[in-house]
Amino acid sequence: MGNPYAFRQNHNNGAGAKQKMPLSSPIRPVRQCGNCDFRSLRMFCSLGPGALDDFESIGAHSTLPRGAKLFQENAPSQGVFVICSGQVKLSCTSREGRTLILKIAMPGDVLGLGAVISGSKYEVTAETVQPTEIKSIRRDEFLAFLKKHGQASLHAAKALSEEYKAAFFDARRLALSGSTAGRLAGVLLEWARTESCGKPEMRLTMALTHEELANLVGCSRETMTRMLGRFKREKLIKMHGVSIQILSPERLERISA
Amino acid sequence: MGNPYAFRQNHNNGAGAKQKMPLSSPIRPVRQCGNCDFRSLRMFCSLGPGALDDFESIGAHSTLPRGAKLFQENAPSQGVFVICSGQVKLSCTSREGRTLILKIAMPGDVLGLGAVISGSKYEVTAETVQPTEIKSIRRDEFLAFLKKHGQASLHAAKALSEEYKAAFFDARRLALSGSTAGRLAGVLLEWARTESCGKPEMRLTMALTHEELANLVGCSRETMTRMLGRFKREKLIKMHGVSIQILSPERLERISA
DNA sequence: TGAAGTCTGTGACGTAGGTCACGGACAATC
DNA sequence: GATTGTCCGTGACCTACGTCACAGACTTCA
Repeated sequence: MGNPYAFRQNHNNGAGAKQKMPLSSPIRPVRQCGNCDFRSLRMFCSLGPGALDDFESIGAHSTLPRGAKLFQENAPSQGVFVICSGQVKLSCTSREGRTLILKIAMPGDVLGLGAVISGSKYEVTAETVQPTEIKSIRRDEFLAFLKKHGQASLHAAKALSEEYKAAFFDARRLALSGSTAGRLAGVLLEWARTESCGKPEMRLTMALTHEELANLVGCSRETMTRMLGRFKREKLIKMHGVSIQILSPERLERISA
Repeated sequence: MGNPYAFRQNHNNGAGAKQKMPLSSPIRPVRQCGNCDFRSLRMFCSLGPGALDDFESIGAHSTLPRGAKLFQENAPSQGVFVICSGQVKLSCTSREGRTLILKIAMPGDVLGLGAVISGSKYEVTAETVQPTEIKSIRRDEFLAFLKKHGQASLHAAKALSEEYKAAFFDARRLALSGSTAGRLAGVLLEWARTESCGKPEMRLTMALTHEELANLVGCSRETMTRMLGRFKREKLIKMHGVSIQILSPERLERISA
């Protein structure tokens, strides 16, 4: 089969498209961490009042257009970024130009934590796939904040352990699920679960091209379109524009091995 | 090629061998964290004197024979384990019985950190591959220790971020290096580097069977023996018993993609 | 209105590596 | 010394999936 995981090099129909997209940046009220929807769910949003006030006071909110890069693989760590709304693609690239997308980060996720805490380089590239609001906090500010609020250190450790777990499950899926179909099924299910948290209707929206999906799952672009076609034919999923509805979680589960 | 990453199911010549090995448990003086060789290198070993004394006082040292399980995948987290000497294999298994070995943990490594901090289940199984000395610390003891010593929390976060990085690089290698040969080369190099830290002679000892190596790299047992044969024939490596000497790091590097 | 660029879809073809099936080398146990 | 279990080595065969090569649908921009 040639190379498994020999991801298609980004040639003519590769990335770079995003840069030319119409950069609509809807102006929305700047969010405060105190009234954020994700407060109860996520790490730093659920600090005590004192710490939260301090957390408010550091860093800066900004709204980024689609295709903006928060930071790049191998760049020295400048700071951490909290996603307030939107989606951010985390990817890394091999010397040969093969790309692996590790995850699509969602609101509440904290990016760059590992690199900042251990004072090393970013391991991944973070690029918005939608217009995205973020709070960015400089490294020194952030470390000072951690030092001041012992409780926050534990929060950081927890967030980090989540990040770790995600990477672990990626490795696991990549290695253990026997086929591409299995991995795709796994990714779809995981995604739908986090997106429609609890609700019975399994639906997910992803502004990803087949190529990006392929890099996420670990196959070539062509196999991805064939696989999606097959899933549609077999009534496992249904697609409406950018949103995918999962028709039979059970059968997908069985495939995902 | 059938299934890439469809790891051989553990059939007749699978695991389980270890259990019957002669369990020589050499009696050595119990180590104190204060005079441990790895003090300067690793996380918890490099605490300040006050915290270190406290760290001494919690947990228990013990010597385990080869093949002992420290904890198992999906078991609720009981505590963390610090490896004082020996090697511990971290693996996980799919429903179908395919096995992925994530890493061989070395002295100074802390196991179970993520599960304990986030209060979740262990994600992996930890099993000694050599007679191994460990310090085991109960969850409540450990969390109390962290609470008491703010500095230690940061240490924990750092250790966790190392763990995260390792998982990340695994996923990366699994996904990005085009061929099995590439992945094997990568694993060998990484291992040799950490083992012979700094020294020019690249040599590593691994008490792993071809099957275990295969599970570490992500291929079948047969491909692993063929690949090692090829590497030997091409004078990339040389094997003396359980120790492998790397003859040409440069060429391996080039292969590792 | 057209030209250029990106994304999806599909057929044809080649191959790395999985799987099966042995056979031989050791070690441990009886 | 026969038996059993584990590990390594190798040949034969097969298939999932990468790669190449096009073609049609949409968007964007001159």
